Amino acid sequence: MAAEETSDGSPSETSEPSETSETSDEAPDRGPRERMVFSAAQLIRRGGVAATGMRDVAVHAQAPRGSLQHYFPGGKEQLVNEAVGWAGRYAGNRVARFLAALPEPTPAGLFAEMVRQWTDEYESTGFAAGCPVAAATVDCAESTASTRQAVAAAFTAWTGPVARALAGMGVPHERTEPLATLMISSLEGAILIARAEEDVRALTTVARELAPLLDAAVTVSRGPAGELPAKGAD
Amino acid sequence: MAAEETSDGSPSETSEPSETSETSDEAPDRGPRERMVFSAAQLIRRGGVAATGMRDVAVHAQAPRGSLQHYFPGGKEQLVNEAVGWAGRYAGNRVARFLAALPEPTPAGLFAEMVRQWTDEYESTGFAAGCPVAAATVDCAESTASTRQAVAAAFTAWTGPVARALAGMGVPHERTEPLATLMISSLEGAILIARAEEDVRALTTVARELAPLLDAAVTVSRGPAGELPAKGAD
DNA sequence: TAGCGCCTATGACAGCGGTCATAGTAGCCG
DNA sequence: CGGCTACTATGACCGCTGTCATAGGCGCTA
Repeated sequence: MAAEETSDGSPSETSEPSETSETSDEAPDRGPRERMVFSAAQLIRRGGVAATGMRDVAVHAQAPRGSLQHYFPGGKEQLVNEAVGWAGRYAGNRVARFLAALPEPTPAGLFAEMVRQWTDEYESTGFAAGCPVAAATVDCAESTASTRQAVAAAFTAWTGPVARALAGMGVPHERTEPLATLMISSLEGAILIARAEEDVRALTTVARELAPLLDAAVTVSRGPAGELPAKGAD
Repeated sequence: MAAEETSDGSPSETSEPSETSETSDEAPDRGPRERMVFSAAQLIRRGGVAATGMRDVAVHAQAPRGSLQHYFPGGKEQLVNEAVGWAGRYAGNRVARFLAALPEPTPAGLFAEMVRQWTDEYESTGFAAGCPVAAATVDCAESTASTRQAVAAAFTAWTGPVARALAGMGVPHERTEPLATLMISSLEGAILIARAEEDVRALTTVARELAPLLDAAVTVSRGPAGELPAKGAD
């Protein structure tokens, strides 16, 4: 359960196993190293960075404590940064899957899917966890420069796919990024409120209220198959 | 510098000095107790709850460390809860002042003012601090039930005035609360992104993108003086 | 002056958390 | 077999933090 392609265990840099855009799915137990990054993100999601101890991460990942030193010589800071990076990539990758799940891609539909991921979790497993990127921002933005940068990169890795998806739906280029920012901002804020209230009300509210604005941004009409006129082409 | 009207120093409950809706302004040095609550909020804003030590609060408030035990027998939990409560009341009270500052009250104008408070701070003093309520949510929502409730109350104390302001601008009653939630969600999320990027871009973006949707919600026309037709009256 | 509240002042303590140091195991190569 | 590398395993250290305990000052009433 922990062998074979652990060749990426170079404790040097944050060198991913080359293929970054793989199916970094729910619980990647590709090896103890990834398990620890994933566990760190999970624990940060719940109690924040400061409340997440290295020993806790090792226990949660069912990994030996000594391996933390081995795989993350940069200490907690490195581990947190990689957890944040993983979360950003994860969020970005999900966008494509959301699109695939939509019968007909619309901005409001995409946003509804993004929100639904959270309402589903909260209604099934409770309000214990939030967004790890938000947690890292709150806890480390001022104290740890490298983590602040990791968080910024995570937001970029999330906003990018959303903006490209909007472009693919016919949203004019100059509005894709602003709207993506608006979507993610609203979602993050609604997650906070939902956790505080232990109620998904805020999440469903932002999805409903933002829907018309998002769909109204589609100005380029699509063909019957959903394809867009190519840039510059007729 | 620490005498006279410290009659509110009852270390019992969270008994405010009767007049709650006073001008709880920037730095209320009404007494050492309020100073400590205010300082706690300030420090939580920066590094989160866990990174905020009791000793740090005392130093920041220029208050004796022993007073913490005296005024907050409930320990850190009580202090954090009161800081969150203060922040919620503060945010709620500012709404009225925003309205007064607007030449002609519109939903988008109110939101722009709410956002501007943050862009002003970030552009003048830097991106060191975020929202204390968000920080408390991230750090305590799962671990400390009382703080989670305090956070929920703070959001309510903030959403309420915003919703009432919207109602006063002609937004139909069934949309005031949803729109207030949307405004606060977007703002909170944009604060996170702004801190991460050390750029006010996200803040200005949500203000700009949300503006038409907010103003479009005004359905009841106002009279020339800005007054509304009374509920049920002609 | 004594007594008694409010508040202040410190020292101690117990626990925890990140990190270092050291040593042990497993597999592979020669 | 020796030696090397990758990984695991623990124990210890040091600093910090929330809290408790104890005691000191201060202002009032009697």
